[in-house]
Amino acid sequence: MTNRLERICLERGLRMNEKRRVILRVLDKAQDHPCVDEVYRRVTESDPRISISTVYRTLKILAQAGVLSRVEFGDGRAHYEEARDDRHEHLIDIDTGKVLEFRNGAIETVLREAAGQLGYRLLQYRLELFAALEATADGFGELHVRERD
Amino acid sequence: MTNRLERICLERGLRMNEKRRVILRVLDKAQDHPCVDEVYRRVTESDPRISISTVYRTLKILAQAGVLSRVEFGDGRAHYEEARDDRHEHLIDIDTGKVLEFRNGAIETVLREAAGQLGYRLLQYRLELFAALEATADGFGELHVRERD
DNA sequence: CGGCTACTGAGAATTATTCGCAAGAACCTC
DNA sequence: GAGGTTCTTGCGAATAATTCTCAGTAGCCG
Repeated sequence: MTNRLERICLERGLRMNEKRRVILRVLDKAQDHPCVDEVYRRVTESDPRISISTVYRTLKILAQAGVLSRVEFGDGRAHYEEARDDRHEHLIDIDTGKVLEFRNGAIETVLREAAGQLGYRLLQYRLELFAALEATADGFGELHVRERD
Repeated sequence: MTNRLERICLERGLRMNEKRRVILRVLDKAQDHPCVDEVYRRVTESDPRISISTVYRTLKILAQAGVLSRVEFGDGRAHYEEARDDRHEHLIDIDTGKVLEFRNGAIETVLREAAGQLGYRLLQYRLELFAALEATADGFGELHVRERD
C-alpha cells in the first residue's frame, strides 16, 4: 500500500527510496508537529542507519515540494507536519506547551481584508496563539479539537 | 534630556550607564525593526567600544523588562522595536522585504474569539502577514524575506 | 565611602541548520 | 537489462544566531 504522500512525491518528480519512505511514513503517522530531532528519533526506530543530515535535507525538500509544511512555534526549531489543503491555526497552551489545531475561516478573512486595506494581497501568514485555559467552563460541552504537539 | 525609555528602565530597576543609554537611543530613534547586528552597527557609530555581546544581552534584558519588544519575521533573526502599548501588526512585503506596521482591532478581536471558542483565554500572539502589492505577483509562491528592517 | 551586585568585553560554547564532497542508487533511454 | 545522468546519502566541517563563562569594572543604596 503505497501511501498518499509517497504518491505525491512521485507526482512532483522526487525520487523515492527506502529512507525517504521511512521519513514519509513517520510524518504520515504523526499526530503532532515533530521537530527535526524528533523526526530523526522516530525515523531511526525503523532505520538506525539514516543520518540526521538526510532528515534535515529531506524534510526541507519535502516542504519545498509542498508535501509537508514547515511550522515554527517560536522555540527556535522548525516543526513539520503533513501538508493539508485546509488552512488551520495553532494555539499553544502556555501551561502545558501542547499545541491545538483548529479551523477558523474568519481569521483568514480578517487578515486578507487587513492586507487589502493596505493595498496588498495576502499570500501567506504566520500565526500562533498563546493562551491559557479559561478558569471558568463555558457550558458548551465538548469541542472537537485535535490535540497535537 | 533623559529620554522616555531610560526613565522606564530606571522604574523597572535596571541600572543605567552610557552603553545602555546608547542602545536605548538607537531604538528610540529607530523607525524600523532592526535585528541585533543592525542595532550593533548603529550603536558602534556612537560608541565603537561596545561589544556585540552587550548588545545581545541588553536587548534581551530590555525586552524581558518590557522596554522593548522582540519581533520575529521568519528570517531567522530577532528584531527589536520600542515597546508600545498600542498593539500593531506587521505586514512584510515579499518583493521588497519592507515591513509595514498597521493597526487593526478586528484582528485581535477575531483571534480572541477563536481562542475563546476553544475554552482558552488569549494571552499573546505572533502574527506576520506576507503579502504583495495588489498589482504585482500571483499565486502562493516561495516566500523569501530579505535582510534589513 | 564601601560593598553588594549587576554589567561589560572577549572568546568559547551551544544550537539549529546547511554545505562540500565522494560514494551509492533512482530512473530515463535505448 | 545495461548505461549514464542526476539525485540522494553520510560524514564531518562550516555557518549563523545567540548564549555562556569569567574576570574585571562600575552603578546604586545605605
